[in-house]
Amino acid sequence: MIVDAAVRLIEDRGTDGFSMRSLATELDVYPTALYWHVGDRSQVLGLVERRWMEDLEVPEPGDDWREWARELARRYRRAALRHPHIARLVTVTRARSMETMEIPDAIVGMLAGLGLDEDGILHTYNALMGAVRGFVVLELTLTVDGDSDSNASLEAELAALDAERFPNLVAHHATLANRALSMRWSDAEAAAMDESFEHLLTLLITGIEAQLPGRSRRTGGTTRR
Amino acid sequence: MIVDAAVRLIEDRGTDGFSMRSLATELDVYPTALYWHVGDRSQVLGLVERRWMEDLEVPEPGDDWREWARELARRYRRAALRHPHIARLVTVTRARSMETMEIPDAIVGMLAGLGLDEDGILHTYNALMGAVRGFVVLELTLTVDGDSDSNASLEAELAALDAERFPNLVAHHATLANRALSMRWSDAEAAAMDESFEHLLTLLITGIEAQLPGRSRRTGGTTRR
DNA sequence: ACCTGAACACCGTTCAAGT
DNA sequence: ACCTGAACACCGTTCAAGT
Repeated sequence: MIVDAAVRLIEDRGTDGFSMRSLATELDVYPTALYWHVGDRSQVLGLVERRWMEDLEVPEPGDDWREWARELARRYRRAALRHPHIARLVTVTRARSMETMEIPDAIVGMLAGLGLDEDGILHTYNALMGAVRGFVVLELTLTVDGDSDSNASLEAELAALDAERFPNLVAHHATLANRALSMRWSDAEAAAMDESFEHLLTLLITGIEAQLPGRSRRTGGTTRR
Repeated sequence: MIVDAAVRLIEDRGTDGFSMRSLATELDVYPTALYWHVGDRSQVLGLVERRWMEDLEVPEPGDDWREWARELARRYRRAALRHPHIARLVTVTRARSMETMEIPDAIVGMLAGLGLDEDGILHTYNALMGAVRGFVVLELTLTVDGDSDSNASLEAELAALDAERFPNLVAHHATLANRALSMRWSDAEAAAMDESFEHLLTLLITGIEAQLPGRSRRTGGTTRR
């Protein structure tokens, strides 16, 4: 129940609202009592991470790896959007997470099943994980830093951009405003990021397909540079 | 020179070593004096971000957009690896960055030049930014959280993974150990991430090529779901 | 075994006061 | 104009002491 309280605290009061002291207050106990039960702050976050990851079930393997990978990525993103503060705190403050290795294992299995060699498995795994988790964590910066007055000024600054220095941003202002990364100030257009995420998945999957063995044109891919 | 001191502090003593108070101490001044000169903490980080971004020059537009995009992404990553603590602090704690819009502008211009429609520009921009910046920020978690004893235990845990629960991670242990995201404990194999990053760029560029107008097979791309 | 209570070494920020 | 100095409301963590 201590981890329940931590989860509640982070979601309700945000990253800054969570501390060992506020958690203790929530539980009507002295801060130091927490150290006896769960150890220090990073261990509490470890428990929160596990709790959060329980939301996420690996999809049943189907006949199409593309649809399986898309569905896994969507589930990951949905779990993150359900608990944005937790997702962000856990993704950026902890590299460790040995308990939640089911997903990496499933992805590696899928990539090996495609017939990739060892280097292909490694680099495709890293590219997928980095791109998908990275996209989501950047997407969440808005939800999390929702500081309303600085957001309002961002809208104004974007509208007032110098057409000489930033010709392309000005030309496509209507397309980008409130929808492009680092140009958003409210989640009114949140649906746009759904589509951008789907687009990222399309790019990655198309790219992987082109690398699969048994293709006519063998592109150099990972060995280039 | 106040921003120089901040940059030095973050790089030398890490994210936790930087504070308004430690910065003041470094400058032999009372913490409150900083508030007169540069405002609060987030404004200091804004100055640090600008300083960091000055490292990064947009490459000259060439005849090949693929090579241009690759080179820009490489320069971004190199700048981040040069100042890992700064890159991380700035990327994850600030959505705002209206001063450093040259790069977004250049990317949007490039995408428009490819003949993409407005939706294509938006979603490809988001996919590229999210994937590239996200990959790099996840890659940096190791450099930054370099807590050596927890890293050592990660190596042991990975070696001791249960072959029943994680058959694929065990089968490909030699490939993944210390080289795959969230399975690294030292930067001894840092070169592996170079290759993974190049691979990600290959996947993204291949994917974009397949979406370009004037292709035989028009894939539904962004509208699928 | 489990919690209190005091203590240490920190934070960011505001604001009156000095020069 | 520029800085000091005190103050407020916080942190994470350790450790002796209580029951």
